[in-house]
Amino acid sequence: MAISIKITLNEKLYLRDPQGSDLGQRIIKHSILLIEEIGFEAFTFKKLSVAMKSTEASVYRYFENKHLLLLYLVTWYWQWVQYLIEVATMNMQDPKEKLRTIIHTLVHASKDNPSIEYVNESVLHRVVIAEGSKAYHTKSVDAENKEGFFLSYKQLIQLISETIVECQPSFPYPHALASNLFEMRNNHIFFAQHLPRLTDVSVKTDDFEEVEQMLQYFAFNILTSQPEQQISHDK
Amino acid sequence: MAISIKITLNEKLYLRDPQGSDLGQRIIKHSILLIEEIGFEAFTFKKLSVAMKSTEASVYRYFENKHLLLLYLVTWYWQWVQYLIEVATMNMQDPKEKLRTIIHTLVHASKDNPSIEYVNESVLHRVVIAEGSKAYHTKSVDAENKEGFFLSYKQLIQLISETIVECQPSFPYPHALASNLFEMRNNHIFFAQHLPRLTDVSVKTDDFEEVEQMLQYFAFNILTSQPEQQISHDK
Amino acid sequence: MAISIKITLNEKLYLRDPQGSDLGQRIIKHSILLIEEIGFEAFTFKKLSVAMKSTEASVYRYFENKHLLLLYLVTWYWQWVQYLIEVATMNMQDPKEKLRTIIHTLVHASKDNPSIEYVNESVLHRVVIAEGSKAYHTKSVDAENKEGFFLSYKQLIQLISETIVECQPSFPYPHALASNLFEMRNNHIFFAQHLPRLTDVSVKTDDFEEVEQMLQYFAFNILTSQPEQQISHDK
Amino acid sequence: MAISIKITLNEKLYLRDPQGSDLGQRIIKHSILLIEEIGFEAFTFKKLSVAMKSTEASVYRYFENKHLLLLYLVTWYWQWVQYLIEVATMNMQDPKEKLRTIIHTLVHASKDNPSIEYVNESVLHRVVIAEGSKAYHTKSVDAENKEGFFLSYKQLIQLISETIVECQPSFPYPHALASNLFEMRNNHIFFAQHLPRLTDVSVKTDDFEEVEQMLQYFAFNILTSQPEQQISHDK
DNA sequence: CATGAATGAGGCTTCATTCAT
DNA sequence: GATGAATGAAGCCTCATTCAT
Repeated sequence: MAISIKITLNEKLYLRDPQGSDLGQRIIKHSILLIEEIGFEAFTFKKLSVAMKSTEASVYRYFENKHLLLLYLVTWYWQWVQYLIEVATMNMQDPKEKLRTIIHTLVHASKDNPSIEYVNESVLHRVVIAEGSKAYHTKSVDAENKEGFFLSYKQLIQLISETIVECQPSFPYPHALASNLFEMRNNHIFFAQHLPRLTDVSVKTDDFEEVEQMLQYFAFNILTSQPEQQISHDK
Repeated sequence: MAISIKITLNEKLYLRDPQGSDLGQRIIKHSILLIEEIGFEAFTFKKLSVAMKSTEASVYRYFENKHLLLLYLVTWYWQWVQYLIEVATMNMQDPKEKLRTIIHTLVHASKDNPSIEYVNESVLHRVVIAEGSKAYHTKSVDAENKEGFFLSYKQLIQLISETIVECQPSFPYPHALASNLFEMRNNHIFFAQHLPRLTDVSVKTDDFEEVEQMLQYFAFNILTSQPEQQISHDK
Repeated sequence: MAISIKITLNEKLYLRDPQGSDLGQRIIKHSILLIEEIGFEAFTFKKLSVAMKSTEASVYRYFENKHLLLLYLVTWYWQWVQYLIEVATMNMQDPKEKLRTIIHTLVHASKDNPSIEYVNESVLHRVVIAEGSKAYHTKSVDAENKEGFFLSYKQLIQLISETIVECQPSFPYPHALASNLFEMRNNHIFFAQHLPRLTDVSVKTDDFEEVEQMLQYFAFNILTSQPEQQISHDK
Repeated sequence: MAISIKITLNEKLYLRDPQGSDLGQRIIKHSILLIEEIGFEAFTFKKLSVAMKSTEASVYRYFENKHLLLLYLVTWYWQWVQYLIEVATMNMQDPKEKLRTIIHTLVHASKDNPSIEYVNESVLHRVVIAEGSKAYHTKSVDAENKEGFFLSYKQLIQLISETIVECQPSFPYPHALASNLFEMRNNHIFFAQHLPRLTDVSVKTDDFEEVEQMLQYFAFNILTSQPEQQISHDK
């Protein structure tokens, strides 16, 4: 495709911009493939350098450690989903239609997308589903949050929550619903594939239709319901 | 407390039953404290053995590796929560009251509980919130699932989903709602503490009242809503 | 078989006589099987204790370490071969017939034998072929030799060399020929099975006929040859 | 000496060519010395790294494990002996003279040789005598044979056996005799030093004259003898 | 800038052994 | 005498990182 998008990421995530050199792009490309293949725990810069036929030292010129590389990939993903949502909802007026489109985009991000040569979006999608939460479930989350490493995620959630508010101005938990839609997507695709008794949907290879239906159901039913009187739980 | 509960766990999780010896109990006790303190990534058997004034070799007699130890702790937690729910809902007739109680118990599991000397339930609660999902987000999930390592989680979800069905027999996603309540509890306590812009609730030290309110809101509104006509998203 | 032979071994090889208790006999039995299965390098008392459903501590009551256990087994084998030879050559007058019988016995020791319940002689035969030389190729050989640990081997060689001398009183290397026959048997069975280009014979499962023929050829041709004039190699 | 020979070894024996760097050469040098000093069983990469004032990690860059390092040294030795034999027998016509020279070279390989700075051939000679057979007496022999790890030994034996055939075209066991000469050399030097009652020769420090005489005797008498009629042993 | 080489530190695991019952 | 439990030491190996070219 002729249109090339350039995703701009927090500069502190890397030591040298991997998008700016051939070697850097190969790091991104192969780290996605390798994390998908062996899992993040087993992933090391040594194995990456072998897989991409380079050296550990070269990788270290770009990323301080494997955790920041994962955070880079996940951030890239968050930005890219936000971009996909913005494009898909452009010029839409009806907030419900927008939300419906957002949910569709969230679930099907790996398809129908403008492509960057060195990022296999489909594999990255799977990496985020399997490993994404490890990017922030860490002792360093507060320090990294101060550095703004999670801005992209927050912006994505903010974007979704704004549409939620448009749908239902009185809804009290727009951010929580937004982040929950994102997390549910990850979890229930994962559950459907590995722990099916934790969900009610099933997925076939890259067919996440049932997951989308469920998210649509959850989102719209919680927004259109007549709120129950608040329950005060008395012990 | 005089009543002592004994939690029975899948025997393949360990090499020697840690509940059956003083040393084993110390492993459980100190691993909970140490994981909470330094995070699961930095946690090693070496550090654990120093913390509990024993040796790596001794720990290895009980657990094959740190991943299985985490799985043990998390499974212990799942069983314990199930026990708490069963006790709390005993003799309840009204399914809505049951579900309300379940959610309360889920969120406040760390308090009000029968206690086992060598398990600091409150700290374990925090460990599960911060590290719990790592117990199954791993390449070995399928193999471990075959061994029945996640049965406790599935049983807990099954228990909750049964009450959901009682509340609303036509609800199409009882397991997903159940697991989502559990995961939301973890995520939104974590978000409130570390990434507040991803949620709408806040928590003070061990005061998770707002989290509970939100979960009650989500659960009951999704169950009592008049289902929207199903949306078929056309691409 | 009704006749039971009791092999008497150097008492310093063990801490407690393994032939004198059920547990000791199981140590002998399972160590032979396990060394054959995984090789002496990978063999440990831990693995042995698991295989025989006992404990490391129990094994240590009988043998100081795995090297002495190997030496015990090999010594047992040497004694047993000597016994077989003595029985087979009993009352023979013709030294050539005796030597011929000795060689046959050496090669086919694993068959045709009086049996001890807890020693699988056929497997022990294979263990000696594969691992036997490790019993003396060690830094401790001199110390152990002083303790008389290799007396059985020396006696076996002495026995053979005496028949060699009877065949050819002027033969200058009877001990060397004797030990060489023993070592050749080991090596060429091993070579035939694993490195066939180092030998000219082949063996089928437990059919060592060609090996025996070769040893007969070597022994008798070297003994009956008209010695060449001694060659002095001038540098 | 001005002429430098470069020995080319199977590349799968090592991870990085030790002959190609100073560190690699030090690994070779010190591993020979250390194995000689403490024996192969007690030899570890840790001790080696201390002895050569480097680190374990550095050694691991060159060799996967100590077994492959031993195999490397032994292979190096086999190649070097082959080279010595080729040089020593160059332009010789008389096969008997060639065989005589081969045996002399075999036994006295450690002297009279072109030297490589980082290999103490005399010590390596002793290492091969004491530990050489451990290079192939292992459970992995078949796998390693497939990788061609023993080609050098086979070629050496092939070279010797060709001269044997030239001496006596009808001799039925040329490879066995060749490998036996090599193994006898090892064994009887070892026996003379440690278990003298297993042989008839004696050696003084690096004076292996009697061993050579014996090998010459064995080789030439077996080749020049009038073969006895084949004996069929009847059971 | 990229890479090949080197290394300090530490992780994971087993071994060999002892202790207490 | 046999065993279950515990452990100090060491083995093996990889990681993350730096250095020199």
